[in-house]
Amino acid sequence: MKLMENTAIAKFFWDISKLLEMKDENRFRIRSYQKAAQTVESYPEDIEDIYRTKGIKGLEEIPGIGESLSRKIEEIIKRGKPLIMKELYTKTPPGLLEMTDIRGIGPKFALQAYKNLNISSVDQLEKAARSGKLKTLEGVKDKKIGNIIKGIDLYRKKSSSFYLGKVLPFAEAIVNDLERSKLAGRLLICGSLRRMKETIGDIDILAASPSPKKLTDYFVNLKQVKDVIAKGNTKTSVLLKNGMNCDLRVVDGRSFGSAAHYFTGSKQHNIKLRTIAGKRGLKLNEYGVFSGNKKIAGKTEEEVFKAFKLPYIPPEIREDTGELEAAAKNKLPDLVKISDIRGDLHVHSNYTDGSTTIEEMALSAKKLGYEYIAITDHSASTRVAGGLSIKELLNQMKEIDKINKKIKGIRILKGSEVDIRPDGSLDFPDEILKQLDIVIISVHSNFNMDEAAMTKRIIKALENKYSTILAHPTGRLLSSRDPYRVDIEKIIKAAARTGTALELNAHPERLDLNDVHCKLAKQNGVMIAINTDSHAPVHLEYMRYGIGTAGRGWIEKKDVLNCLWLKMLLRGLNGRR
DNA sequence: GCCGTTTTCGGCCCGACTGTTTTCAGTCG
Repeated sequence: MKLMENTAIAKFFWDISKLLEMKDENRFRIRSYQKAAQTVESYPEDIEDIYRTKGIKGLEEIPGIGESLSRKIEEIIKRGKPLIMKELYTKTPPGLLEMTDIRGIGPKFALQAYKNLNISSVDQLEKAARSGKLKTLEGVKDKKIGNIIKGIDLYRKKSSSFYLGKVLPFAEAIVNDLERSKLAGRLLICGSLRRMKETIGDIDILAASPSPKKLTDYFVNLKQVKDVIAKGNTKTSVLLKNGMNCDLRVVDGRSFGSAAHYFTGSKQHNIKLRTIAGKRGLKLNEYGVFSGNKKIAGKTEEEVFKAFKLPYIPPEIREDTGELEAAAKNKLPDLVKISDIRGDLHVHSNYTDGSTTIEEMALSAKKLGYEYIAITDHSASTRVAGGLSIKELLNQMKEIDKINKKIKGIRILKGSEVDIRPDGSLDFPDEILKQLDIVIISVHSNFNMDEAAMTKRIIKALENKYSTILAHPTGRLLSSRDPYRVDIEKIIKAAARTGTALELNAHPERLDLNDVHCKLAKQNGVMIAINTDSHAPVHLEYMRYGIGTAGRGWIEKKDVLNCLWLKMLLRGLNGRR
């Protein structure tokens, strides 16, 4: 039974870093905690597992985690929290940490408000701001108070449902609007969006423009903009009507590459590369790579990497999780591209809960250049989706034969999304399953089983020799449902052992497997199927979110089931049975 | 607090913007 998730351990480190900042501690000690928090948060393996199997020594192998932080992780796992927290909280109540979640308020201000006015919660802060009491603090005047009130407003409304699939189209619309102004030579979405992270904090847009002032004026007057937070010569920050922040950075075209690199991040990646720069007597910033006062690179990102004798590193993997080391050894993965995808293996029709006919879905897939598509409607037990009976499934198979004869240029594979029953058996008997090309297995009921039971249930289903792909392996929905409790490492190992593929469901609400699990699956030699789970033709375009997530998981073309040509795919599927 | 092609001490990425100041600390990314 898992007690402490990586994110929970990371939260302690974030909190400690803020509390140390209030104490005016050595800023490098503070940064150590921040770095550790970031590392732990995105670490591909379970930190608690590492501790349980390899102990303190195992923890110390994690970059940025030394002896002291390893001990603290041990305390967190053993006692629920690190001892240092107790000591830190004697001087600063927990409410101060919450206050620092408000934009523009950091540890220093929170502490000042607490020491002078005994403010230790967001509510008290708001009262003091509105009553004018805050003005008695040194260095606080009307403007600052206005900003604090705005920040609290935003904090209260803060929606956490900013997901890649929602934000990317929205950001692209802003870029289109900026393009129409004809004031920018080049425009590029950067930040976590460009790195295709599943959740997005804010939108970062980079522009090259000969008239920065005109462009920023145009930007702050866009219809999507609600409020201007900061507006300078090169950097403008606004609050959008949807509650997100959007930053526009304008540079000279000659610095576009280095600015794109800087603005894309991740922060940890940038820090690492800048450290490497320092060691080589170079300096890297958003304006270029400099040797003394001489600029030696900056026009393109390729040029920037080349200045460090490195190949181009794709944005998706710029997370300081080994990409710079891999690049130095010329061992970067050749990430899967959308043009590598030969077909979509998880598609619904109006036989169950899809919106349209098999033929229409197939023709839409053909337009995308696919060679095949698998129709995988639900099985009988998934009643909410109008699951098919055996008889209905057999009828559907006959219709697919007919359509395959009728339309050319795309092959429709016969499939089913077969429910995994609570006992791990499948919803259709083997003599039916063996007539299908693709058997997708998935959990749609009894989400609340304990971890051991759920893991056993899924592994049993993986062991059925007709199972092709385990769909959305953790069942999470980004805006509404946590993953069910399952030991994903055991699932991955079982998939490797049985030769079953795991799905990376590209639906924007799912992205399941996630990036970290993809990387783990690859390390275990498991094939990934990147599918859209389309219920309408337009959903087929969700593929790009799956490709982005796969890229973050270092997935290559050779790791992806539906990058295989039809002939090879069918040969592989039959080989398993 | 971490780390080592500067290796057990002495470094630790770099810059923009704000609000308040007259030179800068705090915050952010």
